[in-house]
Amino acid sequence: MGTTQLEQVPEPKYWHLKTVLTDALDSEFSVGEILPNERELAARFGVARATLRQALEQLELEGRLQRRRGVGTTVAPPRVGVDVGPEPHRWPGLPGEAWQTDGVEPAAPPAPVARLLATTPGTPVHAVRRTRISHGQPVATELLYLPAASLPGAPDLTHGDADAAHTLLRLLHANALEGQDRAVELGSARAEDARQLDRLPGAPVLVVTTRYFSAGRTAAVAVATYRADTCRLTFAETGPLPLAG
Amino acid sequence: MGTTQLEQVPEPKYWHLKTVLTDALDSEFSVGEILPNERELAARFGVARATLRQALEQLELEGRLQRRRGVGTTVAPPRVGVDVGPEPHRWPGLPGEAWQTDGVEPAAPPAPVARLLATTPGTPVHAVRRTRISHGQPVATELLYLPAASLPGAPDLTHGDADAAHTLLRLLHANALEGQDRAVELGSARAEDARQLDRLPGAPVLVVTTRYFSAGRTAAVAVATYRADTCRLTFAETGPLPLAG
DNA sequence: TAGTGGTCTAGACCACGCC
DNA sequence: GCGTGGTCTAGACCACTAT
Repeated sequence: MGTTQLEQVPEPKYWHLKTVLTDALDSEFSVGEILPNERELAARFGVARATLRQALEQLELEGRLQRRRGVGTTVAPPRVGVDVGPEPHRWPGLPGEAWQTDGVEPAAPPAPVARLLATTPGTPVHAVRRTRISHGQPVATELLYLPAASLPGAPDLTHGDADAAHTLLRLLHANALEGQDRAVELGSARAEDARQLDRLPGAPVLVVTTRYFSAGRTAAVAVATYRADTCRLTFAETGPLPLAG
Repeated sequence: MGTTQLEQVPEPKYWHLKTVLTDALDSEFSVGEILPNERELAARFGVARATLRQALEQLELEGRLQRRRGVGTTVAPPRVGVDVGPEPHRWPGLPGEAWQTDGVEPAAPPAPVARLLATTPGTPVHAVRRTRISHGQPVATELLYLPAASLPGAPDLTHGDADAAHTLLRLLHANALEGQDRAVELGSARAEDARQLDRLPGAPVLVVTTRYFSAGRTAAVAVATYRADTCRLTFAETGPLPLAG
């Protein structure tokens, strides 16, 4: 960074910082190690704390760092691969799943989900909340929206625990599942999801939307929210494969 | 926002701002419309420009806004769905694909890719660059890493145009494809990808890594970089499906 | 040249985890 | 209480686009 460099097109300081820190992480630090605090690092690199933070934010986004208020910044372990299908077509909530059922509540689906379910926007439906645990840490939360049309004979909308949710899921399983469908996009964690994932609101998440088809219509929609900093979503092979990796 | 509210747990200003802006976007603005500039908006809400920008950043991350230097901030159209499989297993570069082949260059695969390919880290291999266009806009760039072991009789490493790349791909197609594999994770655009995607370096992207298996090993690895702000990755149904949505 | 978003500074105070 | 990261301010200047 001396005076010998002309920097015809000066790259932003935070970008350069990121490069330097990435190299340092690769060579001088090991997983779990605590970095110097932000004020110290900023002083060491001769930049304002805000600039240093801009670099740290990107590194956290890339899963290289983990920052916790009141604690410090640590070197993150490599992202864990989380399998998200395509599984053999199965209803959610069947035994042998990676998901844990937490309960059920009435919830008005977000507009795009209401459109998929062909319900009137703003009208609450049964929403089963589930959590996915991997390596002892929650990696995803999910809201499974179940319109009344898919639950013949179901009780009125109400809050309930895991048992109540299982009762609803059994009604869902009575339908014939004809197929399913997935989409992945980037989002930011809503307050409740953030709390369950041990992150701050607005943290980047991968949103996986699954549609379940039955009787020629969308019988259920699941919106799962995965921690983007720690998760790599894997779509495993369907056919016979050699598993070379 | 008057004095009547106690705010026991005051939520951050930028978070509240984001909510207000989201509602305004839903009700008062239409796609493509230009918002007031940042200084104007900050003044209108009585916050510093940095705080306003924190809210705008999140909205851009969620695909609600589009910001361009020298131009302004506009309301973004809904994300486009981009199909990323699972397709019937096919080598990349066959006719009928959504990808356009740009050329080939020697490139040292990143460490994780080198591990998958079982090549020695730091050693360059053939890297075919491809671009995916959707609705007239580039939505993804890809580097397809081809180790020499998968290209019997290939010429030495060299830069080349689309024709040279096609020649290499034909050699690849001579192998028997046994299966493939995908993973999705969050990343930030490297300088070159950012340029091709018309974004700034560091912009959030969805990184799709595809492994191609042949003869019991990983014959090729593709690292595709999708614009996270404008893309929703869809994993279409493999089996027969009613297509109700 | 004027106006936009992008970068950067040097502070201040707050919320949280730990001792 | 102390140290950490998180939020916020009020400026300044730069890079880019359109006119």
